[in-house]
Amino acid sequence: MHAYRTHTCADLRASHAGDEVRISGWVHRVRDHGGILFIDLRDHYGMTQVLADPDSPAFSEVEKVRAEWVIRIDGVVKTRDPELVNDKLPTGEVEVFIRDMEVLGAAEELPLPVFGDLEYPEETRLTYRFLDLRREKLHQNIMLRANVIASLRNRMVEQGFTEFQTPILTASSPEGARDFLVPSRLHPGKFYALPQAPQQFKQLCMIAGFDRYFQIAPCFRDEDPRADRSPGEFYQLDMEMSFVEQEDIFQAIEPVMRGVFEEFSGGKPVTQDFPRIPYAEAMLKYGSDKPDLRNPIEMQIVSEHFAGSGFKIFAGMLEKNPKAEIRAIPAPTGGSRKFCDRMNSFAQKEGLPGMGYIFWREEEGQPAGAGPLAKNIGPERTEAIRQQLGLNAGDAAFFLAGEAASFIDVAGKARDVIGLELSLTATDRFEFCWIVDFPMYEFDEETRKVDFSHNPFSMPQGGLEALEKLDPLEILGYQYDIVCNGVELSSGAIRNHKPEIMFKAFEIAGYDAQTVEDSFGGMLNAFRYGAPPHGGIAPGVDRIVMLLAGAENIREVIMFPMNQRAEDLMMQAPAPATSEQLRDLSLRVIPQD
RNA sequence: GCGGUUGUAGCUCAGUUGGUUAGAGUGCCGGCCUGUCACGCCGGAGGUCGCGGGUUCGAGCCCCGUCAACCGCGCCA
Repeated sequence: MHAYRTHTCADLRASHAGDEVRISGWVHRVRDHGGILFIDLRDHYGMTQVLADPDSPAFSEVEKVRAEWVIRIDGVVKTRDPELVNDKLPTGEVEVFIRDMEVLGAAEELPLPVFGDLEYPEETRLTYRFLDLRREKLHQNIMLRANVIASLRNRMVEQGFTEFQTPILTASSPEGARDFLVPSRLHPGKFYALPQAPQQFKQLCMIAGFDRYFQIAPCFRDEDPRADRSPGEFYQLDMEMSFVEQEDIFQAIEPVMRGVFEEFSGGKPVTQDFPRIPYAEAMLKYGSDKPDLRNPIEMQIVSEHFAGSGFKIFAGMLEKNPKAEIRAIPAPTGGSRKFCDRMNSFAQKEGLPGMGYIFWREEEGQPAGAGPLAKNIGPERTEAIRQQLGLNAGDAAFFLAGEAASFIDVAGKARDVIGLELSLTATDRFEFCWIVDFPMYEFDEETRKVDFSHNPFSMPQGGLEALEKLDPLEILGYQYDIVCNGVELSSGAIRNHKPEIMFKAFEIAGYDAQTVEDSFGGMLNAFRYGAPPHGGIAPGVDRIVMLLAGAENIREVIMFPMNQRAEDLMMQAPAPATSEQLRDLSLRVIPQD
């Protein structure tokens, strides 16, 4: 007989009745009735009720066990009487009568109970991560993650992609985040950088002729964390392909994303054809470049109805500034003063002067606008707005005025809040879209300079000609994001593989040729020896799993995460280096304070 | 770096306007219990109310400072 088990804790069924079995696992729960004692024995696979009474030679031993001890038991499988069957357990038709027991690993009083589904403080959970991982929810999340990754791999391989490893110890890459540095022992004073993404390597992989690359790639960025952004490290499904246009990338990755979500969504519907939404349209309709399409609200420009109207604040703004506009957020079913006032104070809390509103109520069988704004502009204009927005009695609309840049963030947030508060946003589905046609450049208000808005290695739409002729802020790139339920899952681009276009693109952002040569010489050099047109994308694995697990926090889908201060409380990282280590590395620590 | 929230028993939390010996559930220890599956019943131990200072006759509660955790901003595809 096997030393520890003939079956797992999920295996036994009525058909095993009478069998002599051996199973091992953790003591999940003890129910001691004095003369009879039940234990729920748990392992990775499931749970089985085992029991002992004074007829068992092991009874006095079994009485001593406590929660989370690891034990091995030998016993006989018995079917339960019909009224004793536990239909919550797959093994609920049977139980095992204990004949012999061995304690494989005793446990002290637990700092974190495994049983039950209460919430516990992060600090405790992270310090005792191995206990937390035994708990059902987290255990399932980690298995989900593993299964999602396996599925992503299979789907990529099926499409003819090959997984290649790229270096972990490398040079600083151009992503723009702070690098993690690793001191070189052999080269005192020099440092490796951990890759922020394998960006340059995957492009070199294309230039080397491998055609279709992918990798479940670890990426490292030394930036402060957020709930959906773990400190330091994360994983991407990094992919790149040669001889492709933007549409070819979409055709390759869209079925992978759709397939994985359909496989693991638990029956929730998934977008079949991801709509392609130009960046400018997304900003106009949704106030965001990562719109939550589960929310049906679409904003509209309603400037004409306010121009020259009796609402002097808006009318004056439009007169003085040609770039100013009035943007409406329709709010179907939001037509109460209470709701409108709440949203107005939301906008104020977000730093705007406020958010004007009109709400419509039934008067003599007709929808009639109400609220101070409606009074100021009069019934005709109010009615024209209602018709443009397609609203009715019981609905409301909110208005933001000024240059779009000044209110767009709050408008986007307001759209989210309105959708949630009015239950307009469907919560039981996965709504995907592509955001396309990102601008290559943006104007940085702080430095008063034109800079890349996204990845500097993207191919500008229109190529060299566009760079030479157009206003830089008008130039679009072959850049795209995948967005799901308002979460930016990935971004990618058709790459700029021509040195002369690259130099020009960087020149516009204020980088001279020498700087470009110094920073990206390795890749630039490769472009000079026959580079194929290529492009790719890199969906974030952690965020995919978060969405599928319904997790609000990225630590719920990472096996051994760090805390908000980038510490590993279980392994005690980071930690000081010994003086020997420092000497080897030619480093000296400067004491703080 | 900045802002918000939180910090009371091993764990989850309550604690009124500042007022006697700080409570509950759970876990732990002891006792009883042969059909439970969140077993039940009885008893017990367990507290630097995050830490330091202040106001007050009196502080878990009010004030100041500080530490820690989380969330957000800055930052970051």
